[in-house]
Amino acid sequence: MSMPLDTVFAALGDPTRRAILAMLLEDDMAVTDVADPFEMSLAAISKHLGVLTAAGLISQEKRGRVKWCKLEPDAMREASIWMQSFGQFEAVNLDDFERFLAAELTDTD
Amino acid sequence: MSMPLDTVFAALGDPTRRAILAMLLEDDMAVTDVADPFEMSLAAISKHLGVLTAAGLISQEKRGRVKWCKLEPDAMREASIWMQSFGQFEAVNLDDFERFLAAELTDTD
DNA sequence: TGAAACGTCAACCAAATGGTTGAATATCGT
DNA sequence: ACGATATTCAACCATTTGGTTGACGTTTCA
Repeated sequence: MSMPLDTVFAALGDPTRRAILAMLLEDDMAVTDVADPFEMSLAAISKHLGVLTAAGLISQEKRGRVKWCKLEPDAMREASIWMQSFGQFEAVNLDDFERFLAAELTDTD
Repeated sequence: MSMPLDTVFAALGDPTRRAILAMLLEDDMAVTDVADPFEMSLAAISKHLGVLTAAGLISQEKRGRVKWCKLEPDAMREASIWMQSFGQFEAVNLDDFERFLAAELTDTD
């Protein structure tokens, strides 16, 4: 019986998966479109989406032959509360977010 | 070159390591004392502490033959900001924290 | 009807992870 | 000097992870 925090944090530990979540913040997307910007097979992205789904961080709904991926931000709630308890971090600052996100997406690692 | 978010989230993905962080929230501790409540070898705990140190979540200072472990809550700052950006989670609620913590520590998983 | 698009499955692989044990290294107290 | 304490190191092992490729089942549409 794995705890929610385990799967959520583990899912967030991978940069590809964090990038996917950031993409879904903009809009719901089909699996193929999620995979497009990555230099990685569709099957690999499909697995990453499975991990995100298992963690509850996204949901997937099949309509026709297209499977739509939707962000489920509530899944981060417990994890966020857990982290916040270790120090009083400032409230959401969208500028900070944009900066971190840009750094993540442009880094060549 | 691994990004900070990678190592921080990956480190938080393990329940033993989260329990260690919760213990260090109370007070600084020696490695042996950290290991005491776990049914696991000292060497295993030493490795976990290495992972937490690499992520910057704790620091270790050797004084005499004792190595003291100290929580470094600032390391969660970027990760916390990243997460908060996905939804506006309520401010810290210490009761919530105590509840989650208790659940984590008593769960037999 | 049949080809193209969408996505998963299965088998495989290399590397990382989480644990063990036993030996080694410091340091402390007597 | 010596035995006990504190911690790490090294070798090993099983499992998980993140990726690949090729075959497969659906759904669309011309």
